[in-house]
Amino acid sequence: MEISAIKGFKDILPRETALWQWVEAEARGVFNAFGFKEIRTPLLEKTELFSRSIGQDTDIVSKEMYTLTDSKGEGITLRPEATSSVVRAYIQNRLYQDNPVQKLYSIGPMFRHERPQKGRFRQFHQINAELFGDPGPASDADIIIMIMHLFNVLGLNDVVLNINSLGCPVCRTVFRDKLRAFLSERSGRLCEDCRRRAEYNPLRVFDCKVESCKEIVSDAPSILDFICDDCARHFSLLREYLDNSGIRYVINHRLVRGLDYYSRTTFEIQTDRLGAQNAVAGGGRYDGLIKQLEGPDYPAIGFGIGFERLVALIEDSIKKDYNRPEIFMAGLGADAEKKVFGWVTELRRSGISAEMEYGSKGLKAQMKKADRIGAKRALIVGEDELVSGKGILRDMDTKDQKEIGLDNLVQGIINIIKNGTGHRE
RNA sequence: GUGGGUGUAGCUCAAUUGGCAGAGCACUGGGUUGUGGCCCCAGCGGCCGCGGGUUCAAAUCCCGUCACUCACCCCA
Repeated sequence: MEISAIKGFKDILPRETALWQWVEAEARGVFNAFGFKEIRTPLLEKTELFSRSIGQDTDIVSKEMYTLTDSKGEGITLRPEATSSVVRAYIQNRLYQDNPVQKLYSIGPMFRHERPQKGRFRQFHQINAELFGDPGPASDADIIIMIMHLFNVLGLNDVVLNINSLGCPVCRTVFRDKLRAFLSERSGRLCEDCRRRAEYNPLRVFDCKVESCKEIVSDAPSILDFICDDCARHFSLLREYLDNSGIRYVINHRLVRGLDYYSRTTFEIQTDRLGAQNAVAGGGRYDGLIKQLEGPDYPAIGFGIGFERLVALIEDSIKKDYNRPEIFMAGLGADAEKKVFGWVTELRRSGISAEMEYGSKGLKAQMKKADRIGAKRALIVGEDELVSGKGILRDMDTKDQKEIGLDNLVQGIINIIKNGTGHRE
């Protein structure tokens, strides 16, 4: 039996990696402009880190983690999200001693043992950013403006930013009780799942896709009517910053995030192009988490972008040629083939992507290959050209051909490419 | 964990009532001895997911199983 990858784990193939690299480079560029530095944390952490930060009762911790026991009997877990690890690193390395305000980003794989479907995998990748140490709404705005700018740079203008406030631990509790009471009065008309949710996490009922539950929820109290004065002021200042920066958003008072540690601002970037998955990115404020993990009492806010989901949206909307070889060199006859091999090697050492045919082939076959790999130009050199000292340089897009001297050929080709005579983007 | 759909060539998919396993694309070669994309011809390529059963005969019917996929739950 042929060995295949594990369920929910995917190869990112050569035809996709150029796009991944482009997305990653754009993200790094945007983050750098906003003053964020990269941090790389381990993929494995002590299980306790996640159960204490994400929340014991969340689905992620209770049934989706890849957990194993090391030889000393300690539970270790493949990270299901990035924030916990970054917070741990912030505390452990005393990064706040330098400056409590730390702006960090990271890119890498996460692992959750869920049933795979469209836009959902067991190993998936996230682009994460965290801003530690600042409590004000300007930080919230900063991080939201940054992520929206990135989407803009990537050409994604049809996504919708949803924002909400979950309040602080104090006012959220008031609302939670209110909502629980509202739901229990109507529990007879709720679906089975929601009756359970109404007890342990009533906010989750907002996410239910059953029609009857949606109807009930549409009349439910809004958290925005219950948040305390401080939380309300924070939220309205955030909106002011966003408005002044030209950020478009919708206020979604039913937006709930799945992790326990969120407080106040939460946001999600949604799309209808990902099947049942509507979020391509999500984040929010988690002011209590650093202290909860025995660090200093500093606030924080961050987000995660689903890399696969992001790439899927881009693949859908723009087509772009990546990695076209600058030149294909066709040699005819043993002498020319040897020459071509040398030139190709020299060009590659100069950083120019050059290709050739390895076996002896006719010119037609070589031209066909040049076309198939998308070479921008082709050089043709046979016996006649070796004698005359002039090769034929063909532009594969325009079919223009001209002679090019074989003495100092490599420098000549480099000059042509650098001068933009060829077709560059 | 639960439900639906699909498993046939590298890819996308056909195969009538159970009767020789096919097409398009891709790949290789040729038509054109030195010029790519279009056209024509030929070639290469199959455990019909796997195991069992029914039958003279199974890709096709039955049972089981596995995989993929979409959806639920939940999330990026």
